[in-house]
Amino acid sequence: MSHWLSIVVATPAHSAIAGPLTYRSPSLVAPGTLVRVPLGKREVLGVVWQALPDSGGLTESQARHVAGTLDALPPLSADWRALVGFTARYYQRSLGEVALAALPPQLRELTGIQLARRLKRPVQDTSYTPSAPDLIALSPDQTSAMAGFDAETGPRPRPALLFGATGSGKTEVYLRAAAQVLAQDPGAQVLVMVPEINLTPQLQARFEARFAHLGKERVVSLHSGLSPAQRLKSWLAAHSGAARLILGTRMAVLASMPQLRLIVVDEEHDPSYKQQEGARYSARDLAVYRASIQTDCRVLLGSATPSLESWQATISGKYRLLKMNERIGANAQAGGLPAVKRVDMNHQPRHCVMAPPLVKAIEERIARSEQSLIFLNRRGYAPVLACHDCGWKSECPHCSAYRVFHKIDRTLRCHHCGFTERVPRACPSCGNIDIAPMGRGTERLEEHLAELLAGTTRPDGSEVRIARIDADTTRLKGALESQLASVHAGEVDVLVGTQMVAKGHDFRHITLVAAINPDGALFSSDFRAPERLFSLLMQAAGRAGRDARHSAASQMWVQTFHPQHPLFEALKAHDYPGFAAQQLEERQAAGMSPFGFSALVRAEARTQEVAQSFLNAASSAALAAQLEGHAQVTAYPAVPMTIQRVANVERAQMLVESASRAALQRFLAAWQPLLFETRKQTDFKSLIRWAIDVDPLAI
DNA sequence: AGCACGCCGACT
DNA sequence: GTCGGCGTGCTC
Repeated sequence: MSHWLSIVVATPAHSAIAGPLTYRSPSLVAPGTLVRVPLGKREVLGVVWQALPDSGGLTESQARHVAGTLDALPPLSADWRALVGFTARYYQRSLGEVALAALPPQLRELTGIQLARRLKRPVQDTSYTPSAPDLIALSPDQTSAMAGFDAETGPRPRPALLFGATGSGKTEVYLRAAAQVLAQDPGAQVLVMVPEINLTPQLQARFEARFAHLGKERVVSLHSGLSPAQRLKSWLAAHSGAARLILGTRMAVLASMPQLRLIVVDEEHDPSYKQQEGARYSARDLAVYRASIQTDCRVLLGSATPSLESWQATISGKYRLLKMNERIGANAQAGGLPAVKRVDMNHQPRHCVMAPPLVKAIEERIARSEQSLIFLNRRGYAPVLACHDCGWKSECPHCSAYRVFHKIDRTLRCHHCGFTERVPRACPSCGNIDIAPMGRGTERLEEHLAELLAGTTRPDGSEVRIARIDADTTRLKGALESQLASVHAGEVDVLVGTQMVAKGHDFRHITLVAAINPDGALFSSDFRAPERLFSLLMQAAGRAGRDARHSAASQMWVQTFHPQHPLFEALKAHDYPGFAAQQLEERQAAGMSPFGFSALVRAEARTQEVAQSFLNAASSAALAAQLEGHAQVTAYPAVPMTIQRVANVERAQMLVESASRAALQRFLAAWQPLLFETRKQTDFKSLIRWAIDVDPLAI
């Protein structure tokens, strides 16, 4: 007599075996148990989803036997399975794909015995004793935020959004909230999520120090930068409950944390919370969902510039708003935020990169031994190299994009496919020697600044020191840390960088931040571009004058051809609520998120024609089939993606919209099998792949 | 997704 | 004569 089990394995959503598979087992195995099962010629890791009453139509010979059970590991909880189930359903992926992606990769290679050996670790005392940092007085803002966070009790606490400027001390509120939860319940676990870029060893050290009293190895981190062994170790600690505080990036939201009582999502607006491949989930949204299904679990989102989705939720009452107004230790004016100065580029010398008044302001800082940060969101020397004679431009032969000129090694590099070549001596098309860079990136800006400031000296008479930080200068491991350290040590007067430096780094001696060319985002076709720009500029401004001694004199400069633009008006007033109100009004009028819901279906093929016609055919099929929810759903014709071709693959996408999230969900679920069927038609044999992106960040 | 099987070009 | 290219098909 054998038992029938429904088991999920890592099969993609668009395969014939997307659903759970049926296996036989001599004994009954609890749902959530990890097992090894034969699949074709190999043996793979699977998760028991449920026990089945019968074979479900499969004959004895069709269903194979479970090969082994990893029973040294406690089964994954029903809550975890519910979370995985929701994620798979909502983001239109297979259960197995989501479930297996949420497990540490090394688990797939371990046998039951190896695992059992690893799990033989002594469990330490978890009793809690408050440590010194908890006794430090909070600011009035922090106190009221904490009180607000505690105010909501009851079985279904709403998510809270902690809204406070850079430097207002949000992190201390997270720490207190975490400490409180951990103190109340000796088994409780807390998940603190940060954007990719913010998860630094320093941050981890800060959390470890604060929670050192919990005992060693009670604070673990979970992110893609860990070695496979470290990741397994952290995951096992979270799963067993030994880890009390889990600090991680978006992947951590799907980790097994049976005693999870609080999830903190720092910088909740950050785009890196949206996974950009595989199951394209939003870790922030899943955090909110997870807390809603997990017993007695709360969520604390935090940001200086919340996502419009979260902000709208505080207006509708779905989330609670906790406000922090002042920067700690700041001067009274403008809450200690730097003064925003807009430079009208219409009134500056033509084609100038840096307005003379800005250069003058930088020189003044140098004279006072203060630092300046110049921010340009484009790396490389020049975005394009062009021939003035024949009009040749440095296009990538494999992508529909220009290759960027990197002067340092005299290369043309495609930022999409990585294709790199040495810069030709003459125009490859007409032989003209006179090929020139067009536009500018950080590399050229650094060079330009060196020329502009050539005559300027520091108070001690030495030369001005200019440094650049971007993806190119920080490629090597540890390079970012050492470059930041040199800025902190005051070895740099002017720092040039991309958004990399605008985020998360605390520069005490910077009193001037300048955005050189932010106008692009004002008129972008991407409806989220203004939101991102505002957030980025606010964050960049937050870099300036965090040191109370300087904050009165700190300035944020914005060079623009549209100084009257409402976005800059709001920035000048440090008025996020005003900016949000204006954006939300536009979004509402256009039926866009958070007032409408969307999904993208992307297709890749050798030719644009195949990619598009596949999507259009699938859309026609959906219309013909009168799919569930279709009456409330609009599917637009397929269009080429913004960057149409990457690495010789043509890409197209189709936008699907609805005012109802539920209708969109029903439609997508019903559409998935049709897309799969359409794919089988002979016309679309050459299609490389297709995928659905629910709640896409960019359209 | 893996991993087979399967049928056509440059090599020991 | 084989090694290996990746096209097509299957996996409870």
